[in-house]
Amino acid sequence: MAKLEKSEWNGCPTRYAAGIVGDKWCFLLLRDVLLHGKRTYREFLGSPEGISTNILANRLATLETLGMLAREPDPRKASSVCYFPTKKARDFLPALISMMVWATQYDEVTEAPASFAKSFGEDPKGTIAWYEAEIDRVDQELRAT
Amino acid sequence: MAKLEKSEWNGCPTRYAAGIVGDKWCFLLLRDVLLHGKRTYREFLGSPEGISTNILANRLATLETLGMLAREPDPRKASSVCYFPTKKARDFLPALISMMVWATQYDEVTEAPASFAKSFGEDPKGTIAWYEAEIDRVDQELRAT
DNA sequence: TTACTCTACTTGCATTATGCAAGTAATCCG
DNA sequence: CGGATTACTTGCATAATGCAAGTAGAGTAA
Repeated sequence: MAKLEKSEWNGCPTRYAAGIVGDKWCFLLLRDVLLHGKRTYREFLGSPEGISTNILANRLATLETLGMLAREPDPRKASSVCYFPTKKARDFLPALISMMVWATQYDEVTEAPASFAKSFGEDPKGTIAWYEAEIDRVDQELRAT
Repeated sequence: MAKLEKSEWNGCPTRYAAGIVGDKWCFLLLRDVLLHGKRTYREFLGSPEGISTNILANRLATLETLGMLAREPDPRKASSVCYFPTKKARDFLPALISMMVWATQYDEVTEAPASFAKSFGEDPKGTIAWYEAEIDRVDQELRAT
């Protein structure tokens, strides 16, 4: 990914966003962690897009540096690691969902049901709250072990 | 940019979005055309991020192929070309603005005023309508020449 | 009409990032 | 104790990028 030179990449908010989301793999990892409940290296590796191991390690480190992911030992197994979404990542949910809504409109073979865009349009806060609750559920279940 | 293999990249809406927005330069070009009123090759080239000429040509062609930009001769000068945002691009505005809101929250040295996020939070549709009107103004002024 | 400029590109090449396969170190499980 | 699992790292071929230079066509001033 493009390196994030502070002097070059800060200032313009869109440029700031582009520095993070403007990378296919970071974007898809945020999807996995925010929408699909994935938390471990192995789960991320299993996504259908087929990220390779070196790129995955690189992007996880990047997202941790950016304060989007918190790397912690897996409570279930000391040899495993969990990557939890931070508040900064959670706060990205509305943008991510907005992009999903847009994509469902233009990707002819989308897997998402049409009702999804509708429910977000009618009650955006409620939709976001639902996803947040899912994230809480996954994280609390993991941490409570 | 990553090639967009139909068989691989369709189905999941987030993956679809990642195929377009998950490229720094496509993302920034969408910003320029949707938010900064830029329409010509030279204007895009002038953005502070410093895109190089070959990449710019490549991404403009990509975005045209994707149906995000419409390439037309410049009414003011036959030797010049305009790239207009399509409906598909305009419909991306809510997602783009959501990302700006998120970025203004986390980029400490953001240029955007705090009031921006507030006004979008209070009246998202109105904020989007304002940007749409700006796009209309730029395009109609250009085409009316 | 000629020469110069401006615009939108293309081309070549060195550098960087990516994808793939293989390897490794630290657990974990029976 | 020994094989499996997990989270990586390393090496290498290939692809994408950045930079500088070149080109074709229309516009402009002398």
